[in-house]
Amino acid sequence: MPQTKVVSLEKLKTACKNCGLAKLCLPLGLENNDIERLDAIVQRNRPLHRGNHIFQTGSRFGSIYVVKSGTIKSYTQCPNGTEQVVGFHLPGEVVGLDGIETGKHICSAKALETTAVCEVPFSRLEELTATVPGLQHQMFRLMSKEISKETGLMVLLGKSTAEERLAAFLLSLSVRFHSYGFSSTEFNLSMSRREIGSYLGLALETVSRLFTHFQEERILEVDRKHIKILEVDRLFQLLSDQNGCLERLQHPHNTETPGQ
Amino acid sequence: MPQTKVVSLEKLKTACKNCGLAKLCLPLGLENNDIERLDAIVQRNRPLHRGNHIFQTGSRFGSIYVVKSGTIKSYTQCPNGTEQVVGFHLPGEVVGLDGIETGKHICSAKALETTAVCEVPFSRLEELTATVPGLQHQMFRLMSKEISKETGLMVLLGKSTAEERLAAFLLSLSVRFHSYGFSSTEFNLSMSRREIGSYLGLALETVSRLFTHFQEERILEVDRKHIKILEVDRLFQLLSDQNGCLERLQHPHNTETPGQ
DNA sequence: ATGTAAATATGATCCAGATCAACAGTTGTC
DNA sequence: GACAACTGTTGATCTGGATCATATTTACAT
Repeated sequence: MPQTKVVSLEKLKTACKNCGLAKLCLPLGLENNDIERLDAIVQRNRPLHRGNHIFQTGSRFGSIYVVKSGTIKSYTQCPNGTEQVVGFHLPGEVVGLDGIETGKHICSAKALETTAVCEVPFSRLEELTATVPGLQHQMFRLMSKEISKETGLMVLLGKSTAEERLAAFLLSLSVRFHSYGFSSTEFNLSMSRREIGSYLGLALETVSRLFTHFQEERILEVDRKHIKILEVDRLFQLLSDQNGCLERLQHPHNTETPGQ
Repeated sequence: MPQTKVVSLEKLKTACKNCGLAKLCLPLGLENNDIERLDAIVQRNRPLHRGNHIFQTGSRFGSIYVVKSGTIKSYTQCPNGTEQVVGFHLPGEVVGLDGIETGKHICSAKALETTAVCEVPFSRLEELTATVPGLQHQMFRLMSKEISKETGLMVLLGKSTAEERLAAFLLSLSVRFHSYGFSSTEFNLSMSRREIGSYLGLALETVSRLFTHFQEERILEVDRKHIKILEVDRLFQLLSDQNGCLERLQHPHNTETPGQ
């Protein structure tokens, strides 16, 4: 029976209403009917391989993308060759909202590992949001969340020490993996030390040393890309000492609110 | 004719279609008809005095606000008393988008000087955007711009030197004042050195020294809060040396694109 | 397998900018 | 108009993290 093959093929094409990410992607229950209309415009392309781009700086904006599995890195390339990472996007998270304003992307986005994304053509989405008020509200919330997230990162980059930055980063990953249904204490990093450093405004050597340091302190167990958080509390403590405000800012999406 | 008097009184209550900021606030021509519907829900309250809050961290989100004149500072308060500035909002710019997601504001916003804002109740705005597709698109653009702006700031905070940060800050102000119809080369700062420092992730002493330094270099003339830019090119140069990508990121709103 | 490039770890040194300190100019207040 | 409370300038010192340098491990291509 070709059953297996069919199932594995179908996995990629799960309708929104059966998608494990629906609660992240569509946090507030839309009518079944509406979900189906959204479903109809979503394009499910074949998975991206490590290094494949979804879009590049300056390219025409046409769609937004929801990560289904894997990791997307968004970054800008400076003329001198160095790159600046501006975001890591995990399953359930959206990429490409930056392009709406000007119609061109202001950064590039590429897969850090084998990654599946749903592509949502924006003009079709707009037609839909215009007629489905619940969906429009969802979009506003989504974009607001993105703004809040970046505000939190600004605070982190503005005043925190290297130690606080890495602690915040690890906690953020932990929370996000957890909400995707994975372990919050044990996971693999899909990004390099250099990429983490770029994102956090640190040198890769500093990131490497901090991992060693956290390991010596028995806060983490680190084996290259594999991370095991031994003491979440100590990580939180590192933040709250100076930056109580960060907890709130870093994970505003954590507190599910019974919608507006 | 009592023209003069009427005009000055009316200034505060100018209908959107006569507002000098319309091109910033409503960048793409809406139908006259639609503008009037928007106009009908806008609340024009009395001006705020220096120090007055529009909203505070944790307060219920109900409206977004457009600055008509003056300056709004948004910031977070850390438990240890220090504050972190997360944005300065000049005329034509919007404040409060952070609250949409959770229904509560994640930062506080206060006037740095006498400031007039238009209050737009969000639920009424949503009703309107649902029926006026052009306005919905405008809102998406607006929020996308906010995301892009913050991405640019992240890049700035992530890897730039103190000199580059202040140069970028001054250029950003210059561009924004210009688009509001003021001089792009001579203006008064409404924020203190400490607030600039907080925003840029620098100590206030560093900001002060940099102003002195730029003055010695004949790039600026500085007299306390009064700034005169003598050589814009040198400021741009400071950025483009290392961070060509910043120019693009810092002023994505600068390049007016012909619709959609 | 084997060579080559990329990613990590770790030590040694250096420096941009923070912090500490003292002072001067400004603003507000009673 | 005098006192207090900010705000800004400038100097001296200190330090967290960048940078430079090297070795080791891993990943990939042939």
